[in-house]
Amino acid sequence: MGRAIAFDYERALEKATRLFWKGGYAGTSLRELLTVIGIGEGSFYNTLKSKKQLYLACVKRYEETEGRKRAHALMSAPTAGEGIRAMFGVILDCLDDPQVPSRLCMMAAMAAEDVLSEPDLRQRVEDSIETFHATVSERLRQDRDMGLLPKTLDPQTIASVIITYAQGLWRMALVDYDRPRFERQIAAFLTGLGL
Amino acid sequence: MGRAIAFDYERALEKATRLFWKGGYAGTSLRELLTVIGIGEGSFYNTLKSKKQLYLACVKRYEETEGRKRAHALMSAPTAGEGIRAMFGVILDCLDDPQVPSRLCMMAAMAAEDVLSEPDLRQRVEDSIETFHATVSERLRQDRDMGLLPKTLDPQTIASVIITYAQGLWRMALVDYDRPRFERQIAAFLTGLGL
DNA sequence: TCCTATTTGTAGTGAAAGATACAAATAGGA
DNA sequence: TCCTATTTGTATCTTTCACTACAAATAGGA
Repeated sequence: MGRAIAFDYERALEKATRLFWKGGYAGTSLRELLTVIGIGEGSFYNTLKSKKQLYLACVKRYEETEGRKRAHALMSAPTAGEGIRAMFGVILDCLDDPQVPSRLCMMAAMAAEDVLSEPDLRQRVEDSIETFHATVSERLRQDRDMGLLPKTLDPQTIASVIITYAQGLWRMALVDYDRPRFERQIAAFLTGLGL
Repeated sequence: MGRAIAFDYERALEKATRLFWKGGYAGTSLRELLTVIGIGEGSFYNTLKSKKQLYLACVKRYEETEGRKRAHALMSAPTAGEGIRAMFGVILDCLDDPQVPSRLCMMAAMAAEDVLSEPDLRQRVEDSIETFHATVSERLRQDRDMGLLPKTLDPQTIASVIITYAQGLWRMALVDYDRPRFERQIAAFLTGLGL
């Protein structure tokens, strides 16, 4: 009963995600969202609830697609070292892809003042970072326990170093990106960590 | 001849810097600036020219004070390794300082969409990053040429790794800061690089 | 003292932000 | 077919944004 929805919810989420990915949270206006999705304020607030709710839904969607790619590259390789190398490979491929809307993954874009100043959005950022950290940490622990990495290695700490460096990479790419130079510094970084 | 300026320009710059440092460029409104500085629109546009011009002046001021601190820590230590450790020490002290307005240095805050989308501001960011990179790189080269670091070490690449990691550190601190944990990961990072 | 250059305070500009009010349109169930 | 629930489009709201217009105030120079 009641009138049927006239637009594709999933497609709307997809288009909104690209917009947020490109311009950030505060940097994307409701007008832009409405125009790109192709709906009016009525439909927007009726179905998508609010800008904040939509952003949250987009982040969820993003992590279930892009995030899973990186997690897969990390976990499916034979060793942690190769997994982490593969993960950075996925990041570089993403930076090179002209289809990708920004040289900043959404997780990195979320670590910004405008997002962190809204309590419920901040919680989402903290959760995302925690999940990322846990994934990398677990992969390192597996290899260490199998004797592929030194017993003294602290998975938690090394995982922190890796995700911190990844955060920095995205930011630096935003300012000035050059693939060969990035490949060189990633190689130097991972070699240093003994991976 | 003409009426004299009634407010302290340097103090205004200082207060504005703290505001921009805390809230970012787009995140700081003209109203906030006026209130904190304690002047009206008339004085603002007459002396400080515009929000953009003021931001540029604040960045310059910031680099001449905060930036120099880090550069000094880096250059005055006996070795590059100790210098870089000292530099990260300065960063952590800054993160701990309750007086400091944000857990993000202004250089890191500048690497954001809202700043980079304005061509003249973007240029400033690129210049700042370049200067930082050149400083670290030069310090590494000195030590390598003196035989304190392996001949095979590429100062440019290692400097890139270091400033990228520093960028990431600021971002991570913005989300969740804990000094002991940060000290541990910085130690692991630098040990890995052989510094 | 008068003139002129400059600063200062007040008021107001137009644009854009996110969100809302509400009637018209449209679906299924009785 | 009528009723009711839901969506949709339009118009509008309030707030805030960076910025400007302009007259009143205030300094030094003649």
